[in-house]
Amino acid sequence: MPIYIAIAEDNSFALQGLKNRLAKHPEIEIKHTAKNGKELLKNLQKNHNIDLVLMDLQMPEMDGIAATSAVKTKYPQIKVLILTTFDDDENLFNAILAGASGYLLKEDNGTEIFQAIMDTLSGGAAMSPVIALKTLQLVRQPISKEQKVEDFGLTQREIELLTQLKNGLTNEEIASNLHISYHTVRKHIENIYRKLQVGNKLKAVKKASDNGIV
Amino acid sequence: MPIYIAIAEDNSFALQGLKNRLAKHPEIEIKHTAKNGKELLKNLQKNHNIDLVLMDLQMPEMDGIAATSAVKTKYPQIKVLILTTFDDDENLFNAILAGASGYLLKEDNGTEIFQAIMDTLSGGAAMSPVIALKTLQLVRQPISKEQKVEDFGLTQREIELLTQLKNGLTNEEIASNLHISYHTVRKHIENIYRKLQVGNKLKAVKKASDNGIV
DNA sequence: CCCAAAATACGCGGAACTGCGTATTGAATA
DNA sequence: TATTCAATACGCAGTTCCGCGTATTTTGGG
Repeated sequence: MPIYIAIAEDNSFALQGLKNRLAKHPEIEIKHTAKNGKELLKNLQKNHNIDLVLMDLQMPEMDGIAATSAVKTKYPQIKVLILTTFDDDENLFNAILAGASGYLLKEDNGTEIFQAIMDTLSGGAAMSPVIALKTLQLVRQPISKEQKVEDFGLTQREIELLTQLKNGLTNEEIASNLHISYHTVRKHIENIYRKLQVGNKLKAVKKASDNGIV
Repeated sequence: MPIYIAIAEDNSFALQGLKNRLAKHPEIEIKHTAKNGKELLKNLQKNHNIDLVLMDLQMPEMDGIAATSAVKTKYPQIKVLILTTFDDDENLFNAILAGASGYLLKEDNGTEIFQAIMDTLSGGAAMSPVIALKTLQLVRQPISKEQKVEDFGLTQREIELLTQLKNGLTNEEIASNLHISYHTVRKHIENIYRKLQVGNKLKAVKKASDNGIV
């Protein structure tokens, strides 16, 4: 069975080098490439029958961290391998939080990259030894990350509603809990959806949770 | 230049297997072996001209965690590679804190173990893909004590479904992502509901989340 | 090789949710 | 005072979800 991958890399020279190294492994099939995160997402919209994305970190328009977040949210089954020259702690930490399954150095050779792809698709994670060491250090001394990125203009009542949603209560149950009508619950939820730019309860809870609101 | 290593492993069968696998690499020289942490420390007292220790976790008298701490305290220059079997999140975390430089699965072959030793001595860290994944999870969710209370007998596929659910994807979207029919998605979700004793997506995600499953 | 479990697939009827209107009341505030 | 906004309330049409059957194929152990 072929392995379908996508690549996001703004440097055409690096992209070509990557393609060349992967060319030795015929089971790898590059379905599409993109010059930035936005383009990658557009490509995935057309074809998300992709096993794994090789992702550069430094890209214009939308960088690798943001793109990784977006991919893992929309297509959680797709694995993301970060591929970068820089191995600074900040990026590493953010990439891990964004949901990357591995973190490779661009200097790694074709065999190592191929092995990393296989390891990742077998349900593991892959990282270059240098990265692995930094990851261990992260576990030993975690970077404390301040949150509350945005509150989306939610009111106290709406946050209260979100809290109820989080626990999986139905609209009926929430109405009963808060002593308001089913219709009012509905309206609150509509307002929440509009403010959070989502369209169902799961997405609302996830977004609120990601932003430290509930 | 030969590489001097020591081994701590209580199971003589596993120890012999390890020796056999390393025999293919003549630059590796096993200076001494021990059946537990105490014995290892005694050996090191006699001869600590050792580059690296291969350390089992489960040992009588003094286990691998305690031994790792002791070694790193007394001989900080000596690298420690943990040899672990499989499902052992608690120990993994403690071993990292104790100062281990890498984590291998006992089932890894000689080449992988040799590569791990070389990577470690080159100033990096080494870990099997399965371990790397668990380490990433540790970074994402540091030190949650009451983790994995119960797994409810969920299958890997069902956990994958839960991951998709968590992000608020509709059944239709999930079907598309996983390349299965809408009906199959429904059936998986029914099975998840039964196992988790819930009746809607939010409750399922919450329960799974509370139990460290997703 | 056989069995049990897991993964896959389909349909029906009813329940719950969602989008889009409309509307009233009270509190804050410009 | 006029206006804005939050909170409350209602209905309809359409979508999605849920519970309950049934059934076939694949897979992992014994």
